[in-house]
Amino acid sequence: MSVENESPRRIGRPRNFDREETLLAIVDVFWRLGYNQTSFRELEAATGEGRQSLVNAFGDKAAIFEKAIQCYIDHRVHEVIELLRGEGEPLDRIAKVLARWEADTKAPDHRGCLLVNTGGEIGPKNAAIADRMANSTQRLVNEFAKTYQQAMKTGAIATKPSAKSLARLTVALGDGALLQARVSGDASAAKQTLATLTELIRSR
Amino acid sequence: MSVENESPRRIGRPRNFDREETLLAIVDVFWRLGYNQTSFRELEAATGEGRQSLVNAFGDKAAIFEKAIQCYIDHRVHEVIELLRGEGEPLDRIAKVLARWEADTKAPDHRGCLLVNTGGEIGPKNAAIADRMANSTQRLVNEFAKTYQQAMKTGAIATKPSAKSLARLTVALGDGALLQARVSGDASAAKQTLATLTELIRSR
DNA sequence: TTTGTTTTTGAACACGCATTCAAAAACGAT
DNA sequence: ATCGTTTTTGAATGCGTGTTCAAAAACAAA
Repeated sequence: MSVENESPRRIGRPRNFDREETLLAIVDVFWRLGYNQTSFRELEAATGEGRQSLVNAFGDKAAIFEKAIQCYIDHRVHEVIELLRGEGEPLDRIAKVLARWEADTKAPDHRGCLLVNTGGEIGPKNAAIADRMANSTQRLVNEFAKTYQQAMKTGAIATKPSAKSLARLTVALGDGALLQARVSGDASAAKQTLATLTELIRSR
Repeated sequence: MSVENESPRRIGRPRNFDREETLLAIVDVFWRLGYNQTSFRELEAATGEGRQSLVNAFGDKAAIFEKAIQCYIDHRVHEVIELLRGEGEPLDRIAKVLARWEADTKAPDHRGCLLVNTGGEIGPKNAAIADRMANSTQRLVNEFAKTYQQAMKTGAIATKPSAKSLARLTVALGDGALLQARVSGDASAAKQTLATLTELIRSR
């Protein structure tokens, strides 16, 4: 593997903003407003950079959105996976994820989940986006399935609904809860919904 | 109550299209494309009417969308409620609803559920829309809760997760399944997800 | 027929948008 | 200092959009 980080001294005028930091600000805008309602005006305001700089750094609007989605996945989805692979009892790790989702439902600006929102808005229209989203849910389902499998081995839960089935159920339920939180903002309902899942799974 | 349907002979040039039928076509467009991606061009194409006629009959774009949402609710949500209030064992009636949702996930054009899609796209931006959606889910939850209550009385299911909790879980899961069906189009996954719910509830 | 009212038709309008261009600015290399 | 390259700045452009206008058409009433 060649040395890429040796000295990133590039030719020409240097960029006067941090790429990752700016991308996070962009993610935030799309998260709150959605794809269609987000214009370059808001991206400029949120990042503090001119539109040409954004285009130069990330591409046109569709490309910017793609990179924002990828950035979101790299942060949020990875976080969840790390929680599931962390320490403690399997069911406790799952509870941590549910607690995190529940925290997201309490966001003051009703942002919900960027992937959920995008799924409703874009749907299958943009194949590149749809693939990334399907891939993300797939990875989440697989990771949940592993964790449920571990819980079954310890005897914490029954083996009757298969681990994969429980995993799919969990992810779908998280999507639904985050969606409802976006539209209604009733965090308590979402909290109880997620709590019901653990109750339903644990008491068997 | 005064007679309103006596003779609807109104003055002026009569409309040459059926209001309800046209509205259903409009619903279909918003369902597939979403609010922002739907332009008057597509509405004209789908209805076969000029835009001025549509505006004259339903109002501007926002008003048209509101009426479309209401029309969707009047048809779809009412259908579900009627299924829950129908004949047969409580759990069988719920199974009928899940089967209907499952059928929606098999739609060839990945339309999913209009309310779910709209929730992701509009979110809390449009208060009128958000209220109608929150109201719909509320009504669905209440109706499911009643049905679960009946199932508890017959001893078909345990009483530990409360009827309302199960109802919330069911609706949220339906939302999640329909959302995933829209983006991925993997109907079998949605089918198994919904099947897992019944399995989880029934076997206790 | 004439009048009054409503719908239809077709176009025009104004606005926001993403995209694009051209010149200036900031850096390393020569 | 000059050149080559890249970013920044600011504006212009073209297109699609929702809205609106004005005349014609279709009907009931007088």
